Amino acid sequence: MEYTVQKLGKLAGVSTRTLRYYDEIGILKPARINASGYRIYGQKEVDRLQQILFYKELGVSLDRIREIVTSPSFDGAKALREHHKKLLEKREQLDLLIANVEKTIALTEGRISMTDKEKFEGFKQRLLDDNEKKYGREVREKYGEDAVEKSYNKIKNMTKEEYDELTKLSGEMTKTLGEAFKTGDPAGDLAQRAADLHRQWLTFYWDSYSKEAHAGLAQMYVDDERFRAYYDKEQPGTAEFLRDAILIYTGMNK
Amino acid sequence: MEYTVQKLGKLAGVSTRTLRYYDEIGILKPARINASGYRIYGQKEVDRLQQILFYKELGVSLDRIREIVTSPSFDGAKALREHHKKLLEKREQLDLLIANVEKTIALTEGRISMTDKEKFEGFKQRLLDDNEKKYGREVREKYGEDAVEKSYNKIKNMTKEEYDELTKLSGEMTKTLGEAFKTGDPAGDLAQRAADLHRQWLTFYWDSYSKEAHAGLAQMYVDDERFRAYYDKEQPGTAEFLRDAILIYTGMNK
DNA sequence: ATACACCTTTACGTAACGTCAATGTCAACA
DNA sequence: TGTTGACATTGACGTTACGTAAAGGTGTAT
Repeated sequence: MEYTVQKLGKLAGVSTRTLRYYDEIGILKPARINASGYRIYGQKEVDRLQQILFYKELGVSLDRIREIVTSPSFDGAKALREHHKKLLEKREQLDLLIANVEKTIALTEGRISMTDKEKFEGFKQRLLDDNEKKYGREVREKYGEDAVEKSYNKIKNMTKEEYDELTKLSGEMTKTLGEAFKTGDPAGDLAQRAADLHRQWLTFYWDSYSKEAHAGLAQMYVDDERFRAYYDKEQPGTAEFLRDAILIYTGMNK
Repeated sequence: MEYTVQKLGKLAGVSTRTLRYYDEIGILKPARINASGYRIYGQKEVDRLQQILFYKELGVSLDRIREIVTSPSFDGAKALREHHKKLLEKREQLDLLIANVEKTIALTEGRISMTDKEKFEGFKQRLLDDNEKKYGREVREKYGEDAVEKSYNKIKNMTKEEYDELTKLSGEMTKTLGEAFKTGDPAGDLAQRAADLHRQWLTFYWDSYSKEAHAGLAQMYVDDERFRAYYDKEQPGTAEFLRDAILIYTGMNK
């Protein structure tokens, strides 16, 4: 089957301008140009347009789409399976948003109360997405899919009060750690207090606490530049100091 | 609770630029400006931003959003119920798209075959939306929610072959009707043939056919300017002529 | 006193098309 | 056969919803 711009446009539900634009930027070139200069599209182009629209639906930029579909290693079948997964994720987010609207309706009816933070549940996907872009993949690969998933969900579902407490805890921990670092003694009172605050903070993210995991995380803070950079920002050496304090706190220091 | 641009931005997951822009175009003005010119947002603004983001999620332009939320008759609670409905619709469309991806995967595995038309199932929402914008609401109000819903679904699920046949049928009908009109006789052979083609065309959209409904639709063609304009486009009076032919065809003309 | 993270306005940049304008092509009808 | 009307073409400028500097004021902690 062969299509002109208009025919293909109607088939796929896009404008002729869009098809010309896609030609212009090189993501969908017609199979051939006929004698009068008309764009003629064939089977391969139909399938490619379908792929392009899938990516668009997922919010991928045309620039990225070009990189993807023009790549010689592009595997259409594999891409489809990824689309499928992403769409399921999108549906989950939509469900969250729907739940939020229902909650807000209940709010206006005075049945429940809702914090400001809760009011924006479900819109945050983009923020999480960005995080995901930066670190998500690596962290997932390194520390396991499940843990990341769970901690994201936990953050998403926190109330404002919980969130405030978490922020406060985090602040206290950082402050105590900074002071403890100056004493130079990871076994001292201040350092052990910091380690305890760290444990409290951790339990916000983790379902179950274990000394082993806590100590493992502490070691990670030293091994992973990102985390180390964060803790060493004010005073270099803080990451190692925290690790030592936690190893003592958990009794894993032998 | 009071918020500066950054605080509110973090809360809602939008940039500070976005908040300034919303101020600039007048869809979300701060509650007050403090002594140093800082934007300070309060409770009302938080709720309004939530509404704005709901509308944005549904793809409404900021221009429309302004019209909506600044309208003195704006009813937040009612808007929320509409959001809820729209989001459910969006989920349905997403499900359609997911089904399509699954189908396409099966296609690449050679398990089934798929027409070009089917390949774009689920992307068409926008087209349907546009139609909806133009006529949807009025038609729904006049001729019942269910019928419209069903005919949309039928179109969405048609195969290419069915669609082609439908288009062909529609063309034949128009042509025959045009010729019949020139004879001036709604009881004549040509006119009755046009009425029969019209019935065939109708059964593509309707689950069950009845003479009464057919005759009723014919009358509607005359009463509703939109339909009349369509049929009268080439030759004024065609809508009435078609109605008469159908009344005779169905035997409802006495 | 200086750093630093906030805030401000002004202004130009960008993505993905929409929307003319000016012109060429092709099948159908008078 | 000429004309009409629906198609196609290439510019080229407009639009939406911000992103991204630039240049500068504010607040508070060290």
